[in-house]
Order: sequence, then structure tokens, then C-alpha cells
Amino acid sequence: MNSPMKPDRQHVAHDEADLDFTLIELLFFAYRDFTSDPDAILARYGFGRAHHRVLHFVNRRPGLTVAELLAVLRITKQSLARVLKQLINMGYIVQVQGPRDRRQRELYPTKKGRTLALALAVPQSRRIRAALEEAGIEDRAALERFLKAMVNPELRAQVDLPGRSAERTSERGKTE
Amino acid sequence: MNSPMKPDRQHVAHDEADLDFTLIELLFFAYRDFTSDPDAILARYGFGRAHHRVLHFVNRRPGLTVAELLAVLRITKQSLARVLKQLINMGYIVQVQGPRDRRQRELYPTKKGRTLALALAVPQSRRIRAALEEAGIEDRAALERFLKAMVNPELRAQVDLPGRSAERTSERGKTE
DNA sequence: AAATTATGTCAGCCATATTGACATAATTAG
DNA sequence: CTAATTATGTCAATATGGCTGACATAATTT
Repeated sequence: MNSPMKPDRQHVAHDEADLDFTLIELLFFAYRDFTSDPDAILARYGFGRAHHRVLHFVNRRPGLTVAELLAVLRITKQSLARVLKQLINMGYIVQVQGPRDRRQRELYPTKKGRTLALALAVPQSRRIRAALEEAGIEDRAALERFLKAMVNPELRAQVDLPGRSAERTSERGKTE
Repeated sequence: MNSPMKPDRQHVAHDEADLDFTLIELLFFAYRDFTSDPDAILARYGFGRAHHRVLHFVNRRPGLTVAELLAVLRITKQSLARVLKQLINMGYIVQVQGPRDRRQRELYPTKKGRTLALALAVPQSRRIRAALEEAGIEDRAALERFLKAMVNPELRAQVDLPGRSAERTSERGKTE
């Protein structure tokens, strides 16, 4: 083996054939359209995608602190500030002083906030459901495992909801 | 039927239980980290994600026109202009007059452009490969079908590479 | 008492997106 | 042939959502 006519695969570590352009592009296209769903709704409220992300996670993890939210969104405090302030001023989110540590501000959605969060999730959920059906997905758990495995290992704890037993946390009980 | 104590499911079309928050969040987290991979590389070139997307699609669809690129990226001409101009000026992309329609500018990567495009794809491809393995994906085709089904039906043609039979990615494309 | 932490805020900067208007050249339609 | 349309490029202005650095306050920890 290793005939002189063959490219030296040990040194040329990557050529096009080795790269999974198919899934790279499918992820791009899928996410492009997935995120486009809520935009029309958001525009009617004068909000953008940043508001959506904040509202989503506050709704899903009620009581999370500002620091936790920053870690989930992977943005800085200053980037969050403007968006969060608007959501609070307009009555979608409330802050309450942390019970254990009074420096912390726990974030909760108001009823108005929950309603909007759900309204934004509806088209995304519908798209997912239609895609699962259309693709004839039988092993949904495999899809969840794949997506979770795409997340940086040290950040996978963020994927799981805190303090909720009834939630689907795709089979493996142990945290990794 | 329709007892006064039960919520009216026919009118309240969506409550939390109906919504696929699990996959909504998994898509968010997976894509968040997936896109973070090339950032370090791009920063060394003074480029951002916009440059990455342009270079990626020019590399993958050599000869595509400006209008086609705009449709794929779903941005406006003005948004593309600055980024494309930089990539051209810095020698990553070349424009050639369209053969059929001389108004069109066909876009091609230079060798330098192809090299960078591949370098950016490497960590993304590695992440995908590791996730497929870690998740023990056996039915890769199902995953591809799902992601493609997530794309707006009228835009699915964009997903398929033009003028290429199946998976063959031979070297067409003009040299600089 | 001092250090650290959680949060908030100010000021400014950058990247990427938008809309609208207009210019040019090439193609197509009448 | 002329007129309309098309593909592209460009200008100006604006919005959004990121960033860094600096500083302030209150609460907790050492």
C-alpha cells in the first residue's frame, strides 16, 4: 500500500471528500427557515430574535438568574441588558430578588410573556412536527441524541431542564 | 361534552404540552455550537460569519450568480455587497461575466478561497462526525430527510447542488 | 474589614442586517 | 428601433445585536 500515485492522506489531512458538506448545508438551511418562523410575529411587537431567545429561556426555565441566562445565550451582560430591560418594561418578564442570595435576580415570565412565548413556539413546533412526519422519522430519540451530541460537552448541562422530573431528557439518565 | 371545568381545546389551540420545546431547544443549542467552530479561524482573517457563508456557497456552487447567492443566503443585495467586495478584493473570490447573459456575474472561488472554505468546514465536519458516532446514528438518511423537510418546500431546490450527479464533487470551476 | 460576586449601567465601537433611491449595462418585449 | 425589464452596483441612512472597558452598588464570603 501507499503507492506513489496516491495522494498522501496522512499529511493532506482534509480534502473535500472527507468533509460532510451535505450535513453542514442541511443544518444551515434547516436552521435558516426554522428561525424565520417567528419573525413575522416578533415584528408586530417591535421585537427581534434577541427578545425571542430571552423570552423563550425565561419561559422554559422560570426563576433562572441573569448569570444563568447569559451562559445559555452565550452573550455578554451588556448585550442582554437592552433586550431584557425592554421585556421587563413592557411587562413580559418580571424580576424577583433571589431567595437564597439577594444579589441575584430571578427571572419569571408574566402571563403576557408566557402567551407570547407560546405563540412564538407554535410555528416552530408545527414545522418540526411536519418534518418528522414527512421524513417518516421512527427513531426520534436518535435525532435527539444527535443534536445533543452536537453541543459542546461542557455545555450539555444547559440542554437539560433544571428541576423537572417529568420532562423528556432522552434516555440516558446519567449526566455526561 | 365540553364540561365547564375543562379547557376548551378546540379554541385554545396550543398549550405547552403540544409544543415540541425539546427539539426547538436542541436545534438552538446544536446550531449555536455548530456555528461557533469556525469563528476562531475567521477572526484571524478579519472575517465574520457573513464572509463564511458567502465563501461556503461560492465554493460549493462555483459559477452561481449574485442573484442566486442572495436567494440562498436570504439577505439583501446591500448586505451582501460589503462582504463580497472584501472577499473579491482580498483574492478569495473572482467574478466572471456570465456567458449566456453578460449582465450576470458568476462567482468562483480562487485556490486561496477554496483552501479557506475547506479549513472552515473541517471543524464543523469533525463535530458532525463525532456526533453521529456518539449518538450511534444508524439511519443517517433519516436525519438528512428530517433536516431537508425542515426547509421551506419552495426553497428545497437550493439544498440540492446544481448540475452534479449525486455526490460527485469533481473540480469544475475556473482558475483565477 | 476586605475581597469577591451578581447585577446594572455608561460610553463607544463593530458587524451585519434593513430600506429606498439611483446608475449602468444588457436583455427582452412591443 | 424603442421601451421596458433585468442584473448588478452603489450611496445614504438606519436598526439590531453583538462586543470591550470602566465603574457603581449591594450582598455575600473570606
